[in-house]
This record gives sequence, structure tokens and C-alpha cells, in this order.
Amino acid sequence: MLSVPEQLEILKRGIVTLHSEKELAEKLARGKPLRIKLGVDPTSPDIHLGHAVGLRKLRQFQELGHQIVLIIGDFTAMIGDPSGRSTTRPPLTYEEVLANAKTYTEQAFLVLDRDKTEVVFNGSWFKEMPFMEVIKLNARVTLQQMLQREDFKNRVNNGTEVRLHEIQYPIMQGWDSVVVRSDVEIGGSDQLFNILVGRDLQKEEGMEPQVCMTLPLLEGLDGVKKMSKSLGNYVGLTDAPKDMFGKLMSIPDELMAKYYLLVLGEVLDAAMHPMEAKKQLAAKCVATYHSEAAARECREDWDTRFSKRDLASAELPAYTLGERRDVLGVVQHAYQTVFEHTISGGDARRLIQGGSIQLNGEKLSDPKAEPAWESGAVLKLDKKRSVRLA
RNA sequence: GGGUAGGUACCCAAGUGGCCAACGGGGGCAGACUGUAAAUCUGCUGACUUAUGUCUACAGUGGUUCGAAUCCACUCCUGCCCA
Repeated sequence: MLSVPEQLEILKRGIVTLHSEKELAEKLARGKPLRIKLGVDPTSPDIHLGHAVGLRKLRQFQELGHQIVLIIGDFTAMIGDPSGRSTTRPPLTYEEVLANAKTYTEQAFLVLDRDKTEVVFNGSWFKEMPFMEVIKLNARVTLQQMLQREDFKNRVNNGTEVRLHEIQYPIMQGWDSVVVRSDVEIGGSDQLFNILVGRDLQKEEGMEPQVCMTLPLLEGLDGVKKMSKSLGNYVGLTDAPKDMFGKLMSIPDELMAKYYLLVLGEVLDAAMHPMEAKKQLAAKCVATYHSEAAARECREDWDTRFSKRDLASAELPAYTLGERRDVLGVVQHAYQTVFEHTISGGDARRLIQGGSIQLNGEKLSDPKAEPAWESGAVLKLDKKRSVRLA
């Protein structure tokens, strides 16, 4: 095991808050593996790069010999974490949550070492908790404390509703810490409040309070909002290589340094041309979650398709014509069969009339036209999608 | 429980009997430009194989009317004030 200062040096990298370094140093100094908690609510099937920021930090702990406790919030997912939310989360069914939990854990092991990770479901203690216990837990927290939170305060001020179950969330997350006896809890910077509640509850139970460590939030592809499935601005860990590459190429330049740091753990070379830097970022990310070979392939594909604008020699999915021969019908059919993406006739028509649909580079702007659909021709559907006629 | 203001498309929001598939803004999509970035300009943004066409939609149900997002009744939901 490394010395305390050496461990601290590594662990402090890229974090937002550490409460407190002194406590962490004391815990580390005992020389025993610490229990490091991270809770994730399986509210969607896929883990994305935003989640990976926390997971990567866990991985560092793991490599330093500590014990990871990954809490799958099967129960808390039903409540919905109000952190950073301006509205109540839509409820999920338990079946959905369980299905998500399955893919979540699998994907988490793309980053974590499976053998050194303890996975627990918080439903295993909350489901059986008697109401009396719930009331007792609630007695430990004041309304004023809850209302201190930005999220709730803003909603109250704006006249948007705050449901009482949402107020329970931090208490539940805090209780998780008591149950798993965590020494350190990790979370995004929006988790600060929840993690601190865990400290309070642990203290009340006569335990040594957990150290609170928060990490920066990763903005999504839009460059503004936190990466999340529901906003559709995410890069999934299991996204196909080309999708992953393409999505990363579309992030705003301003975000690149942050992505380098949080996704790759590297420092962006400011002297590099932004486009080159972005290509490297995308390639490295593909290499991490897929393979070096896939990364090279993506990069080459990108260069022919977009940098050289040479769609003709790019590798494109094959499309076989259906019944219809008119542009409108073909476009809808191609979306459906090749990309499993249903678009309405109106959408297709808008794309056609907007000039997005191109056959070998020629705009097809008449929905009713029936051009010669030659085998091998390239049909461009929108910015990201093109097919080759079979 | 009482009073009061409300519920319009992804979000905010205008519309208070026909000219309403519904102003405007945001977001999104597409085109030009370009580095699938940013900025800028333009178009589009309910569905139906575009149709001076049909259907669905202004919380829900029913009603008045030739005609309703708009008027009436009841129901559900939310904010605010009072208890």
C-alpha cells in the first residue's frame, strides 16, 4: 500500500470538495482498506460518461487497495433524486428498475474491477423497514435543513411543487451510509447535501462519519446541462464506436479541457488545434471502452466521411429498397429498416424539402419524385446518417 | 375547510365564439457557411403517400351554438392567501 501522502495525492486529483482532508488522512493512516461508497439509481438502462467520472475515482481507490461498495438504488430510484431537478421525476415501475439495475452493474464493471467490488441493493433494507423506523429517521432532520437546499428553495420560490417523498431522498441516501458503514462517499457535486446527511446520520448512530468527496459534473453534448439520459445529451459506455466518436466530436470546444480531465484523466494540450484535440479525445475514449482498432477505424471513417467529405468511399450501412420508389417513401423506409428509427411522413417531408436528403450529393427536394435508385449510390438522410443502396 | 388565481404543443407563454393546428420566445431539426465546434443568416417544428382535403389536439366529462381553446355545468389537478 502506498503512503498516506501518496494516496492523498492521487485521490485528490480532479475533485471538487473533500470534507475533510484531515479525516481522510486519519482513516488512511490506519493502513486498513477503507469502504468507499457510491450510490447509483438505475433510472435508465445505460451508464454514460457522466457516471463514469465517479466510477473512475472508485477505480483509483480500488487500485490503492480499498474496498468499493456500489449501492444500486433500486429503492431510491422509485423515489427519484431531486438533486438538480426543477420538477419531480416521473416514477418508474419496479420491473423497469430491476432491468436497469442489471445492465447498470454490468456496465459499471467496464470501469471497476469486479472482484474487488461489493454490490448491494438498498431495497434489501428499505423494503422491510417498518414505518416507525421511517418516522424515527425523519425526526433527525429538520424542515429548515431540507429547505436550505438550492433545488427545493428554488422550487418553493418559483411556486413549483415539491412532493414530500422527494424530501425523504437525502435521508434514505444517508441511511445507506449507515447500513454499509462507509468510510468515504463519492458523488457528483450536486450530491454534496445528500452525502452530508449521511455524515449526520452516521454520527447519530455512534459511527465515525464518512468522508465526503464530490466530483465535478460533466456537462452533456449540448455543453450546458448535466449529462443525462433524460435530456438525451449523453455518451453511453456501450454506444457503438462510431456513435461514441461522432457524439464526442459534437461537443463544444469550450468543454474539451473538462472532458479530457474527467473522461480521460489527462490534461488538454492547449497548443493543439481544437479539431485535432477533439479527434484524439474521441479516439481515446473509443479505445478505452472498445478497442484501439475500433478507435483507428472510427478516426479513418471520420476523416473520409466528414473531413474529406467523401461519402462515396466511406463505409456505410447497406439499404435495400422496399415497396415504394418515391423519395418520401424511401426515406421513411430507410430510417425504419436501417436505423430502427420511425419518422413520420411530416418529418420525412420536412427533411426532403429542407435539402437534407441527398442522392450521390444531389439534393432530392421533391417528395414525390422517383429518381433512379442505382445500386451502390449513396443516400444521405441527415447530418449523421447515410446509407448505400444495395 | 374558506377565498382566490390558474391548467394551451418538448418548455415558457399569447389567444376569451368563426380569419386557430393556435402569435411570440426558448429548445430541437434541416439548409448555407464550416472543423458534424462556435458565431451568423434562412426554413421547418400534430398525424395522414401536400390534400383549396381528412383526422386528432388547448386538464376531463357533458351541455349551449350553424360553429367552442374561447360560453355554461360538474369533475380532477396546481399555486397563493386564510384556517
